[in-house]
Amino acid sequence: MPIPLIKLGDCLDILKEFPDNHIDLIFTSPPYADRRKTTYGGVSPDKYVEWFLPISMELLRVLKPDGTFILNIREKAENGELSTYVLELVLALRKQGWLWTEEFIWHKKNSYPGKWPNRFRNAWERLLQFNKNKHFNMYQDEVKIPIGNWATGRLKNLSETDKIRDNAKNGSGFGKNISNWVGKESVYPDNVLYLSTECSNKNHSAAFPDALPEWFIRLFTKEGDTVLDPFMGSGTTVFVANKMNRNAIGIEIKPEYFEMVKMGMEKPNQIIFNWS
Amino acid sequence: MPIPLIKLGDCLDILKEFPDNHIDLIFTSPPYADRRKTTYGGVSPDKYVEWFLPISMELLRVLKPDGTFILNIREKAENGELSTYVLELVLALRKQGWLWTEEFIWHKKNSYPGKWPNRFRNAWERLLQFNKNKHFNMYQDEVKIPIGNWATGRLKNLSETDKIRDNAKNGSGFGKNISNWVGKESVYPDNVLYLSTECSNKNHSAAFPDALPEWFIRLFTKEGDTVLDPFMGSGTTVFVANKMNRNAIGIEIKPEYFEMVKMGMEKPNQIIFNWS
DNA sequence: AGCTCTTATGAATCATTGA
DNA sequence: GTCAATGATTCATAAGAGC
Repeated sequence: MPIPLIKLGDCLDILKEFPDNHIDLIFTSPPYADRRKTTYGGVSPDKYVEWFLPISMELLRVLKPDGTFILNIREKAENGELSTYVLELVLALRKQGWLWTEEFIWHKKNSYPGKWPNRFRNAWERLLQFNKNKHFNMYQDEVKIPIGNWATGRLKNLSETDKIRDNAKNGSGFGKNISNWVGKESVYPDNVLYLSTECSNKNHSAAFPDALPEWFIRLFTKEGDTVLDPFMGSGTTVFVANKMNRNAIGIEIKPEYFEMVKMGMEKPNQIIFNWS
Repeated sequence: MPIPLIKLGDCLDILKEFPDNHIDLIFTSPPYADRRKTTYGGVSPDKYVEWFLPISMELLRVLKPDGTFILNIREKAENGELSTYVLELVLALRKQGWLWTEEFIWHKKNSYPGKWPNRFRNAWERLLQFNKNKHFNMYQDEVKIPIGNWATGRLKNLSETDKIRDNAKNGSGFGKNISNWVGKESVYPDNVLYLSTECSNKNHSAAFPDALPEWFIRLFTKEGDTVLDPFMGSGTTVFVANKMNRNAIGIEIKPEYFEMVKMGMEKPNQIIFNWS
């Protein structure tokens, strides 16, 4: 199994050292714009596009022609109105040469509680898909789901619980049902992912569940391919990609997170187990 | 019960006859942009914003200051890429004076099966909320939903920590006091509507289920208020609003649809039934 | 193995208060 | 005024312990 490559620093600088056309999938969740700087050093909404474009220029360069870029993002409501920086970013990325191919929705099973005078709680995020070419690699059969569990985009069998529990019991690794997925009893999913927000990396303010990168890695890469997360955070993308026998590359600007991921990698039992 | 007012003609012309500030809710699903003109006389994607803005200017005028405009729309993939006219429209509407308050997602419970080489089937649509002011009418209690099954067991036996406010450890400001929930039977929903696509009006190419306008009518209007659909189509919004004792106004440019709605209104058994 | 019960917590907003 | 900090509000899920 390949060892993940992780780098400490500003991804704009680090990316410049990378060669052209060698990444198969970029899966990332950049810091969201935030006027009130909270846990993850916010970029202000009006500077967001300007800040992101030089980075996405490098991403465009390092991505293979048939590779895919998945951007997990959601604008915030502030002072009663939604920010428009995500919309502006999509338009700007298109001008930069990206094709806006699809918008998946992550429908959060358990979103944070809350209700406000003019608003209900938010229970979804965007997963914007961009490509360099109209033809890109997509392994649709790899994300087929059993017809029995089929209830419009539900991914019950991808739940981390099942896998960990299974792993703990017999030591043979999780994924017992994966072979069942590719069978006559399975169907193709749609573009809504219905997942809970639980995640194994508790020390990051913005971690997503393993199932999220897992699904896209499965769909857009095969074993031995290379997956990049330029905003690594607590390393979910990197760990998951590694477990799935993909070459994983992560870049993180914050030393605390970088060290956390590095330490996690040094504990093999946490990151290495069988993937059938 | 008031009788719906329906008008045949281009909504841009008809709207000009309407007085200022007298609509409480505009709920509509305009014709989607489509280069290949299909059933509903398509507007081309690059002309879409230009075509829509004069209409939305009138909508802005006729809407009450505390009223709401809900726009049901979803861009189509064409030639492998998503059109950007919806994003551009949101930005343009903001410039026109609208506040972009929220984006609800309609997660379609049972969308048609289907798969393309580079794409899965689409299972969601946008419901963009716009307002004239930061303060608008919102009757949140009217759309409460039954509390989840977890509550039955959870609220039977309360531990000590359940009886006090228990703040989240991560400093996010979240906290809970479980004992406040005892006896609660309904909770506030979130901003994802998980509804099936079935609808009573089968003869229109873009009809939505009754539950969609119902939810927004319930949330943003009270009995006796006025609901407008400037792209009436098969009349779902008008029929539902009427059943809910709201004044309904519909405008339709196509004589076939107009006549269909008119005939439906003349058959009371089709529009009057129990409303749970 | 399977059930019940307990506990922890997840990219949140807005009104109010104070500087 | 304008801007920043603080308090109030609020569900559903999964892990884990116990039987």
